[in-house]
Amino acid sequence: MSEFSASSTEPADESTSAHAIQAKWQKYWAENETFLAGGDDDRRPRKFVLAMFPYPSGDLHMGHAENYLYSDIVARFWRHRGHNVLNPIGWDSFGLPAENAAIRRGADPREWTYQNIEQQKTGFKAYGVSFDWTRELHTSDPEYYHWNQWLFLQLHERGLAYRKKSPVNWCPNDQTVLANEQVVDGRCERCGAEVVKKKLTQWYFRITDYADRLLDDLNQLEGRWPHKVLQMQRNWIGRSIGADVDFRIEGRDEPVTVFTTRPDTLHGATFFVVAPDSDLAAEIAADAPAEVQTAFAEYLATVQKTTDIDRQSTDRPKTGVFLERYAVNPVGGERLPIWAADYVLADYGHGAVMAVPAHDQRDLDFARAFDLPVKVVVDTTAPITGVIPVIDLDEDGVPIEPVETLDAQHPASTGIALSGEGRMINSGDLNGLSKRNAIARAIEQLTAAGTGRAAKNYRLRDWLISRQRFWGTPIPMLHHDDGTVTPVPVEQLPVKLPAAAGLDLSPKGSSPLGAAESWVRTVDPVSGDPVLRDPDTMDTFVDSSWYFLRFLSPNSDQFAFDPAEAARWAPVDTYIGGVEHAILHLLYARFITKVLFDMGLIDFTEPFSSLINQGMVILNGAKMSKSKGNLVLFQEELDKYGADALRTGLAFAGPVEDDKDWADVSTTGAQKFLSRALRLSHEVASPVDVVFKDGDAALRRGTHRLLADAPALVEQTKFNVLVARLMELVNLTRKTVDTGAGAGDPAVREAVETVAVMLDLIAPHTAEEMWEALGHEPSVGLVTWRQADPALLVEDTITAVAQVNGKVRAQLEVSAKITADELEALARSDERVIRAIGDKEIVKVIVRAPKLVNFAVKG
RNA sequence: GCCGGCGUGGCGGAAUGGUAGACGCGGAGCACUCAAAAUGCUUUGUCCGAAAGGACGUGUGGGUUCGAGUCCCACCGCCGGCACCA
Repeated sequence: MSEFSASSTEPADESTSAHAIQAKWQKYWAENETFLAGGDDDRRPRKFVLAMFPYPSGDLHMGHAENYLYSDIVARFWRHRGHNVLNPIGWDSFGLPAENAAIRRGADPREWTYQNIEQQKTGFKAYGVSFDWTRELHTSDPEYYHWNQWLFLQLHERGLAYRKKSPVNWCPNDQTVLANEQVVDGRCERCGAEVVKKKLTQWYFRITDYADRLLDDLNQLEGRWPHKVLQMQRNWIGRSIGADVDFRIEGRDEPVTVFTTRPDTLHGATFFVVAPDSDLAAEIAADAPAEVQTAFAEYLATVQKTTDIDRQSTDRPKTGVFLERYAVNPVGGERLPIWAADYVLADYGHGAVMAVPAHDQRDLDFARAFDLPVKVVVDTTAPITGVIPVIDLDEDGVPIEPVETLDAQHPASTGIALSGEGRMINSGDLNGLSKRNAIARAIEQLTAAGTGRAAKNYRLRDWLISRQRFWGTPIPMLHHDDGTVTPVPVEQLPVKLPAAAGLDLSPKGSSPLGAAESWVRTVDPVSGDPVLRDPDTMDTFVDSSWYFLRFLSPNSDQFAFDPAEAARWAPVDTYIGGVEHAILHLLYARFITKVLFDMGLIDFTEPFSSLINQGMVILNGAKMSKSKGNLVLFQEELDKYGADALRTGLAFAGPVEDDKDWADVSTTGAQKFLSRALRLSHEVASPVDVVFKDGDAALRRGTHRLLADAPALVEQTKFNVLVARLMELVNLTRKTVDTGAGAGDPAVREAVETVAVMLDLIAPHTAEEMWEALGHEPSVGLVTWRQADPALLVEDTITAVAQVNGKVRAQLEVSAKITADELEALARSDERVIRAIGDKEIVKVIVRAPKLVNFAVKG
């Protein structure tokens, strides 16, 4: 025992009392179920506030601390505003990490998952989040994934779930296929391995059927979702407007259709390209001379070995093989040599393009690499607006092109394709038209000739949902000997996962479920024939595409969700989560919502009315990661500072959507502020029922200003400013107590009560403690916010500014009711104003009584 | 390459076209204390000046306006998304 410590106060004092306070109130909330959503008889307006549910990967981290703080602030806010608030929590508990952890330890993924859930649950409770715990759900429970299977069957029935053999993204590390959205820069979104292409038969959801609605409905969300997310979804869907054009292929009965956004340049097509890995290429090559077939086979083999990463590098030289076959241009009838080249993608458009090298950079690069002709059909030097310029005509009435200008910049020599605006040349009766008009005219002509039509294409691909892994929802389909595939009858759902015990879960390219003999072999309940279950499980993004609805009837075994409850609560009013889901989860949830709408189960078409994207919590400018060893541990910080200081520090650190560097988060500053506020609540010396009316006027004004401003601050998610404003009021109250009206003044009670009720959003334990110290019954979380008194918002005197040429020269204390003339006169007589004007001439005087006068002077 | 966003003190950040830098961190000083911690108070954009006061100041350059961090144009820099999508 050191003699130094005997007389010293432990520095941990602040946080130990904070820990006592938080334990006290967490117990109270749990025992009283303070934050349950009201039932059917609750007449208050409803708010559905939701944070993206967590994956139970271990303990909570600082990202969770931020995410669930924000949703808690919003939920608490609406309770204070007299709303019936639903703020539920669940776990996105299927997925690869559980399986990988299980493989490493030879354990059951179920155990790992549910242990982590318990740990996270404890963390959330210690953090003081006002969840309605009675609606907790886990997507890995059969009671939940039952309805994933139901959803799958519904989509199947509507033709929206189908199987096809197609090249897919394959992660060689996780040994499973991936959806397009899960491939980031050619790598597996989860493990970072280079993705390869494989041709497999897989289940898809037909999200492309909804492409137009998914794109167009984004306009409804303008201003309610972050602009960035809307833009990302628009790009992802990537609608292109143009035309389909039919090309006859010599020696083939059926014409081949290509998609183009530039039907105006049809006359400039000089060759034709097919994707080497398309069926069309194989077919065309099959009828080519033997040496061409060999060359093509070699080329195809090379292409298939190329990863997406290499394939996507734009400066990669163009490669291809001439197939010695010809397509015929539907306008003009020119013969176009057919090439196979990997710059054309098999799964976009029709897997074939007409090449117009003069006006498309990729085609030009290819033409220059293989010495193919380049024909300019748009004069991009011609003006595109105003009157059509005089064009010299030859004796046949065909415009003579200004040869010199074109030569100087001919794409074949410059290597730069002319993709800009201009006027058509060398294009028959399109000549002289602008690009835009020529596109319209070309489509008309193609339609009339029956060789083309207006068309749209999307970057978006169908959603591949099969996964060759164990820990997910079994796909409820049965495979018959004759190759037919039939659904499991809906009344036999759920198809439960077998026990993991005895199964080899290690990745091997096919689902571990296939080896669960007694599970995979079953009998078709319709025909009685022996059948095999589909061994794949669903992408976990299926689970999360509708979970927000399950919170409305979390225990029902009658339906996925009760449509009546959905009508009451949904859609989600405020949804909060990281921007990493800008496409994946949010696009899928929007898609499934539209399907459910089409099924008549819900009456809305967008699941999340408003969306908040929080930034990341980083450390010293770098993303935190286990491998870098720069983790800030949630539990450690919580132990050190307490939940309220953590919450306040985070909320105050900066705008919601910005990244927060933990190095800049001042938890000690937060602690200091919270104890100042708490101390005030103990100092208040007036009785609980004191009338505020006669309290200190300046403090009352400060209180009511905050009452007036706070709701907008919360609704605009300016939580950092709300904390700053609370600090201001605490400071003002401190001053009033110490050097002003004193602790017994009614205004002090009014101010401290206001702080307590508003602070509940940020630091709920401290707020409850204050509320109790002030002589009130808990819970402060259910107290309605006081209205600002407009009479208290107007001041008797205010500081007006006098400017000369926009520069402030004097501050004037004036009556709030001062007239424009009085204010101007006062300003004119001010010595500093007179000096600033000097002998210059006043040209104009702007008066905005009572706040501002500006003299515009000259000379 | 295409699309989007952002540039404000030493730092995190405030600011319906109307006093730029609220609030906090950090710094400096003071009070209380034997001393420290804690707490409270004062001060803190840069430059000139002893002060009064003045000049400059929101990435750069222009513009609109009585007045611009805020609106418009161009440029520079950083960040994010997409990318051989015809």
